[in-house]
Amino acid sequence: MKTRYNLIIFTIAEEERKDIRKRKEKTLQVLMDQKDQFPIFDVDEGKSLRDTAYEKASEILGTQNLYIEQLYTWSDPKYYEEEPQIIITYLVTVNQNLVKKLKDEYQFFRIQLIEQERDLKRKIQEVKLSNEKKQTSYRIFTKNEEWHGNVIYQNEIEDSEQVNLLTATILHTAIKRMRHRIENTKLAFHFLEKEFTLSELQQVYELLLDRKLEKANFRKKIEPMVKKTNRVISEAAYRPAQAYRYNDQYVIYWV
Amino acid sequence: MKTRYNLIIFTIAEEERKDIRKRKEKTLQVLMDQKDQFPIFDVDEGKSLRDTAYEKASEILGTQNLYIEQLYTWSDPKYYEEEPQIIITYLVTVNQNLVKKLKDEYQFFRIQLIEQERDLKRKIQEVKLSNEKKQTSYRIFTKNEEWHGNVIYQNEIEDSEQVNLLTATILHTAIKRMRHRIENTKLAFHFLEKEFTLSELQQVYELLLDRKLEKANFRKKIEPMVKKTNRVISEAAYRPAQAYRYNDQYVIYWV
DNA sequence: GCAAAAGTGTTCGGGCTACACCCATGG
DNA sequence: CCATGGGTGTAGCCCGAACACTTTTGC
Repeated sequence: MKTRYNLIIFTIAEEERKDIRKRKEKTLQVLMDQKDQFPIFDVDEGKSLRDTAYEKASEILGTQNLYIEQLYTWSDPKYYEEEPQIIITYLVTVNQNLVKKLKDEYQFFRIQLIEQERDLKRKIQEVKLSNEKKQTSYRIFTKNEEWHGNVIYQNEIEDSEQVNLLTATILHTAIKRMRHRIENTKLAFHFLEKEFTLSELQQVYELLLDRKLEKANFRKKIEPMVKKTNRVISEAAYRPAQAYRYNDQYVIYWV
Repeated sequence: MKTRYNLIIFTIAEEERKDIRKRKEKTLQVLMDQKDQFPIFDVDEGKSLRDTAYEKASEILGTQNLYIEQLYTWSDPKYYEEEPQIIITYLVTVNQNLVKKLKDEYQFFRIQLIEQERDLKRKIQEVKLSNEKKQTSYRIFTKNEEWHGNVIYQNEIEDSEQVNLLTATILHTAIKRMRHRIENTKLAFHFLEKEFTLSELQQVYELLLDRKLEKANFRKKIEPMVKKTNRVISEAAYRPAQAYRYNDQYVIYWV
C-alpha cells in the first residue's frame, strides 16, 4: 500500500482590462499537470507532511507566501485505476503576482462552476477548466446518502474521459472547504497583496462563494478582519480606494 | 514509512442515580487500550479506510449504530517515539446502551476538562481521564502561532509520563470537531437512543460544549432537527417528558 | 456632465440571550 | 405541598439583508 500526498493550489488572477473605465476582472484558477491532475509526490520519510508539502509548493510556485492546510485523506479504491493508494491532499492558496518561474509541466486553469440542478438530496454542477491552450469540462453529481445511519456525500462524474473521479472530488471538496475558511482564517488574504482594497477582497469572496455580495453589508462584516492604512489605490477612471491590510489582532475560532 | 489508522471512540454514559428525586447524571467517555492509547490498526489493502474503520469499530463495540468521520492525518515526527508513521484518525460516537461485549483490552474513561487559563494566544486545560480502575491527568497547552504567515495550533503537554503528545492532540482535536459537528450533523443523536427527551439532548450538548445552556433557547434552536412523538418518558419524581426522534428531513450544510 | 466604482446610513426581520412563569409528577 | 425537572412566552439586542443615497475620479 503506497502512501502519497498531492497539492491543490488555487490562485486568483487578474484578466486584461478590456474597458478602460471598468475594473479588472478576476478569475479563480487551479494548478494541474499535463495529465490534468494535481501534482502528486512521495512522502518524505521522517518529516512532517505539512513541512514537506509547504516546501514542495514553494518550489513549484517560487514563493513562500502561501496559505496551506491539510484537506483530506483519500483511500477509497474507486478513486484508483491501478494499484490502491492512500493520498493526503493539502490545500494551498497563493497570490498570483508572487508566482515566479512556474515549471512547464504545470499550468493554471480558470475554474467556472455552473449549477444546473439542486434539491435537498442532490446537486448537479457543470465544471469548466480552461486556459489559453486547453479546455475541459465535466458534470459532477453530488448526492447526500445514508450510510449506516450517517449522512455522507458521494460525487459522481458523467464523463470520465475528461477528468478522473478523484480529481473532481478533490476540487469539489477544496472549494467547499475554502467557503468555510474565508469566514474565519486568513485564507482569502493569501490571494491578495499585503495591501488591497475592500473591493478586491469582496471580489475574492464572490469568486469563492460564486455569488454577488452587497457592498455595504460585506464591509460591515469583514470590518474586524482588516485595518485601514493611510494610502489609496487608484485603478481607473473612478474614485480611488482606501488601502487596507489584514488585521493581525483578529483571532476567532479559538476553541 | 508505515501508514496506519486509529479510532477515537466517544460515548455518553449514565451514572448511577444517587438521589431518587434527581435526574441521572451523564458523562462523556472515551475508549483507550491498556497502554492509554487509542486502538490502532494496519490499513486493509485495497479497501476504503472508512469501511475498514467502521467494521473495526463495530467489532470492538458490538454494534453497527455508529457515527463515523475522518478526523485528521498525523505525520509530524514529534508524535512518534520510534519509527516515523502516518496515522489517519477516525472519530466515532456510540450510544453506550448499544455497546455489547467490549473486549478486555479496551476501557472507557470519563473525561473531565478544566480550563485553567485562556487569552488570545494560548489556553491551558487540565484533562482528567478516569474509570473505576485507573486515573490519569495531564495539562495541555494550546497556542496559536504564526508559521509562514499561517495561523497554526500547537499543543504541548506538561507531563509526558501520563500521556503521549499524539493521544492528547487527537483528544483535543476530536472534541473541537464534535463541537462543530453537533450543530449540523447527526453526531449528537448517535449518543442517544432512537427516542429521547429534549433534556437528554441538551445534556449531550452541555457535555460536549462544556457549559450550561438555557433550556428555552436550546429548544427553539434544535426544534428543526427533531420530531415529537406521541410517547412520554418518565424518569423519576417529576413531570414525564415528551419523547422525540431525529428529524430525517433535516438537512443543512448542503454546499 | 457622465460612467464607474468608493463609501455610508437606515430600516426590517430573524435568531440568540436572559428571564419569568406555569405545569406535572412522586414522595 | 414541595422539590425537581418539563415546557412556554416575551422583551431586548445584535447581525445580516435590502436598499438608498452621496462622493470621487478620469475621460
